[in-house]
Amino acid sequence: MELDMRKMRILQAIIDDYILTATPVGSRTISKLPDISLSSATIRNEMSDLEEMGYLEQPHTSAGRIPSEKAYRLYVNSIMRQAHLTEAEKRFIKGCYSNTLDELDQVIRQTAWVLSSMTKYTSMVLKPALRSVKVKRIQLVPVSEGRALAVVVTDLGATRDTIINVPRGMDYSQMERVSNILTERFQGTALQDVSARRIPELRAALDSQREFLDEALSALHKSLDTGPGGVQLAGATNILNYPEYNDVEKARGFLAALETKDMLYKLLTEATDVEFSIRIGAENEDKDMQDCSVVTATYKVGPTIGSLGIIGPVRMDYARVMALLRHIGKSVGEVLTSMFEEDR
Amino acid sequence: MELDMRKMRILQAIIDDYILTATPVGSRTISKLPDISLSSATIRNEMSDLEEMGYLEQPHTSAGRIPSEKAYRLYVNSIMRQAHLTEAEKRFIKGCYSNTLDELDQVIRQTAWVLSSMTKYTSMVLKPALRSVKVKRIQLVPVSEGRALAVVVTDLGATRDTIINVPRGMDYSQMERVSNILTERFQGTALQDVSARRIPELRAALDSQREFLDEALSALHKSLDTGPGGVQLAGATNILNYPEYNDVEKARGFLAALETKDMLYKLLTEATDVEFSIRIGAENEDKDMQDCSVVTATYKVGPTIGSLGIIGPVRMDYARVMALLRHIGKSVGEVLTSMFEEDR
DNA sequence: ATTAGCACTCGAATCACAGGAGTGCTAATA
DNA sequence: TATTAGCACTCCTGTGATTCGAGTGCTAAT
Repeated sequence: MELDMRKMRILQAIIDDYILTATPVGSRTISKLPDISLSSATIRNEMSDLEEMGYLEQPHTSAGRIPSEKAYRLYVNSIMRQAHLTEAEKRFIKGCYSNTLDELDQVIRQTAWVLSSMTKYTSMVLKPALRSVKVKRIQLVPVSEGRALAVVVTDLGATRDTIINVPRGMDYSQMERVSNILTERFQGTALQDVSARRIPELRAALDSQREFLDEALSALHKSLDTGPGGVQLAGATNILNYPEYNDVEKARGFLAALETKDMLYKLLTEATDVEFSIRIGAENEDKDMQDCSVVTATYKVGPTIGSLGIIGPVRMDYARVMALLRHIGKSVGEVLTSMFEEDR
Repeated sequence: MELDMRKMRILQAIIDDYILTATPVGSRTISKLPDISLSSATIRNEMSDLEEMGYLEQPHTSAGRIPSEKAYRLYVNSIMRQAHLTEAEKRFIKGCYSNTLDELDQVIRQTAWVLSSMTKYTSMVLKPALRSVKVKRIQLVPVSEGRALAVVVTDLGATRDTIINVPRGMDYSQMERVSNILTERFQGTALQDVSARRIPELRAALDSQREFLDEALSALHKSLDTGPGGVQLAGATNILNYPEYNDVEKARGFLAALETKDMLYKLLTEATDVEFSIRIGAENEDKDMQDCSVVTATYKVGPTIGSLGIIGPVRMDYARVMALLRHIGKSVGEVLTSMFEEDR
């Protein structure tokens, strides 16, 4: 049996209807569609074939059919056509970024909010990675005896600062000297390439403070990865709007999984090499996500990338979600890029 | 009719049972208790009185009684006796702080986790306010043309740093000079007392940079309040464990209210003058919280205070919750205090 | 003042039953 | 040969009706 054009169209019609209604679709519903002029009996035969081929499932004998995950996969890969946002929607998105948003965190939060309110799904946004950002200045500030705050200023503004241990007895002027040496040495270097070991002359210059320096730089590297803390979540409770999660037990599992952001971080960082990543139902590794679909996309801030995505029921309007991710991703990228450019 | 000793004991028994079972309690259940030797008929009469007095309610004619909010209020004010934690529980709490927790945020997060996992309710912890902390050092770090990062180092480690606008053309050495003047001037001053206006000599010294300084200090003040961002939440989905929230609609309302932390912040900061604040059901101002009880407490880090609390069903084990808040509050206070003392 | 006894109430669970949406199969049709 | 009308069949859903039992309130006895 082969998946001819007609079967495709019928399958698409079923998926479209099911996405809208969340109830099993019957043959009559399809036969009544204006662009399909076949009797319900014919549709029934085709549906029967599609079920045999694994694209449809029957909750019980006398119910309609619902698309299988295999069907959604086919839909996403082959059937679906690129959706476009209305002008009003584009304006709305633009409007969301017009206010005074002057901090990275604010922009990320706003993005997550826009995404979840436009999709009505749960959204997540990951801050851009800072690895390839160039160092502008490194400054040590004494905090207390034996401790200092290392502030690294980059092209994109300040990175997270880190408290490090310094040799006891190191005073302010010494720190000043170290700060200057470090700045001079690393100015213009990408954060990921900052390493004391590679630079013998630096080791010599700082000699006595060598170990401390190693510690400082490793702390710095650790703080490079935004980590799960860099994930901004929004609309977690949107999932409760969908009949799939009317069951409190299921909802709990899902929401509990969101509470620790490790999994979201993994989802967002796993696929940064492609524009879109779509994981449908059981394709998700995480058990609590196996009746969801996760769609993620990347956005660019200059040379660095961040990612954003949504989590919703498998029965999801993939085309629209992708259009939104594309557009919002572009927007947030532009906003952040210009925000940082203006700094220079 | 008066609330005599016997009525009190019966009411307490009803509340205790209802807290445990969440089902209306009947007269027989009470009469069977070992320390109450009365027939069910007698209990029925007393229950009828208690209902008339407003302490009990009947879901329907032939069901048992459930305590009214007025009853819980009475319970909390007069009947309840202080509970104590077991040694094992105390050890558990201690154990939770034994690991290497070297950052304020980590400690706060851990505290929220402990609190929610021991109570099985939703917990929230607010970072200590920084108002009365003493300044140790103020440092401006250039970020880009016209912008600088103001880092304030205090007794308790670094405060949040803020990006401020500086006069164009201000170079590194000038900033250095300003930093030194500010540090010298404000060292040992409480953050809340830092203000350029009050110090004429400073204005003179900095003269040309005066406006910029005002801006810097006002930004600083704004960052003093931890704000809603200083609230750490944990166990939000615990509420789904309770039959009161088996209804998805109700659960959604509750969880959505938690998503923006403004309300939590208000709850935690409203009552910092007393050791405990207990708001039962309708006593809460916020609509979404009116079938919950909120219990908050304060903890001390040296002279500054923070607060922590839990949100759960009205049917809550108040005595245990208060014991836990007291103990965990003491623990987190000690941990943070010693953490910062060690810094000196 | 307490309690045994009893009629009464009302929700929860169970069951039977009708209604209806939808299927699958067969035979007729173009 | 592909399509379709017709029809029996399946099985879910909603609705009453019925039963069951926990619990109450009242009265009369202790």
